[in-house]
Amino acid sequence: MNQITTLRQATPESRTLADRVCGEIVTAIIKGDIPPGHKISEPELARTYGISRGPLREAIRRLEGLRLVVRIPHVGARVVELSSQELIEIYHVREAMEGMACRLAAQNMTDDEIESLRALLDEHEDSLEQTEGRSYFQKEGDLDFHYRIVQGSKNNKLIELLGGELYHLVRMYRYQFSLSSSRPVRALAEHRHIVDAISHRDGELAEMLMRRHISAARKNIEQKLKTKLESDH
Amino acid sequence: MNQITTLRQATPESRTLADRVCGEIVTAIIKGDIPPGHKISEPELARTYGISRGPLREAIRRLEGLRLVVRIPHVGARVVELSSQELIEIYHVREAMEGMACRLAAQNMTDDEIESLRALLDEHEDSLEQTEGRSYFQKEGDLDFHYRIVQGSKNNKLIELLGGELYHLVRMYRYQFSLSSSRPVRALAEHRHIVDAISHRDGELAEMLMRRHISAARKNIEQKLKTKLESDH
DNA sequence: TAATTATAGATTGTCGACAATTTCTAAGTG
DNA sequence: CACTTAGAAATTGTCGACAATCTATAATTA
Repeated sequence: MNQITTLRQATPESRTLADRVCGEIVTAIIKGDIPPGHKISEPELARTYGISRGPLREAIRRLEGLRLVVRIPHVGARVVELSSQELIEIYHVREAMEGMACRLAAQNMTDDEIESLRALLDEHEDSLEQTEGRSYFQKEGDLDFHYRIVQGSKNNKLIELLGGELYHLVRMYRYQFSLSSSRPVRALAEHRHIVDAISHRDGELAEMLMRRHISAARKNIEQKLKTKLESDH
Repeated sequence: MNQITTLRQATPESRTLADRVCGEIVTAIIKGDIPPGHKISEPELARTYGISRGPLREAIRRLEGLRLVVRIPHVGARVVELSSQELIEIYHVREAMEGMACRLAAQNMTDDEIESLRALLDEHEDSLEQTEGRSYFQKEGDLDFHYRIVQGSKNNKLIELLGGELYHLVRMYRYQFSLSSSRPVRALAEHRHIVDAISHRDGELAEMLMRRHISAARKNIEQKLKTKLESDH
């Protein structure tokens, strides 16, 4: 009775149409194939994905929960608009939550997990040297690091909240604003210090370093936005 | 064209069946009318609320997003199980997020809002004296205070995350574990210190006080759970 | 001409029926 | 007697059609 269940859960394509299509739409939105502010037409999307409107509407309800679309009754759903304002807000939330995740990770990560985290940073360093900054590290690798720490907190609520909806939005901003970390060398050094604190089981320091790390990234973006604003007029 | 729209949005009952029923089920789950772990039967609920399964399924998808039910494809949805473990996890998340909310509130709340917050605490003090602790304050009033600070942060992401799904769970635990704050006098004093820090626009102190406040509540619960565990065997 | 109202078209919301999958029950087999 | 297997019942997943609502266009009026 168990082999079958386990096997089927392992299959890549989700078990229901609604879930599968939901995933596809998430990717489409994050990558910008369905641009921000675009109207979600149920008949159109249903045709596109070859399903009926029933499951599609369930998928849209889920996208609403992920904050990727905004829905107005009897009017329809639209892809969320990105604003620099909201991006700053997200960084404040990340500073708080990932700071706490880091404190808990210092308590709860196993030695093996910490070792593996160091190995990840070594990979990042390699790819950084080889490509002089313009690497995978800037796109998704940075998020990999943060994701592992969140996992390491062993706090399911943190994992759900950050993994579930905040990271989708972060990825969306990265893709569409071309916001790669833009300070990759310094960021890598900060990552190393954070891992050091974790391996010393110093939760307080680990939290502080993570908060500074994210806070610095936020200020970097704020600076960029300001100069961009000045050059625009 | 506008009067009608505005008027209709103001009507209490939501515009669609799915939204209305979703709200009703949320309340039923939080108050325990549908107990934790209970199977969500689509045909049964559809009959109960007098709607068809289509809108009901959309409502369930939304409940899933609020983390009030867990759904397994082709098997069904169940009301989440409450565990003391998860309750502790939620308090860690609250400590981080409401700490940040408090820091931002010290920056962004208007003087009027701060004044109104003081008035709320006066009300709490009155109701505390009159009922010697066993008051509304313990149930929902405390959450009112926290909610206002979160609003005061003016950070929409924080407001969404805390108001959207964490507070539902917090209320659920309070109702079903009869977890009223159990240290109401001290809590009120702490609330006052927090407001003082906010009114002095001292974000750093405000954050620290809020974190201690929530951390103390968490430790209080951990203590209770421990003694309860000992007395149980 | 500008504003307003009617009307037509399109979209969203809701429903009932059918198909696919799981779960329960009971018979069969070692 | 435990275990497997086969079938029946119930539940979830999906679809197409109809109703309610909104939006855009055109006609009407001031």
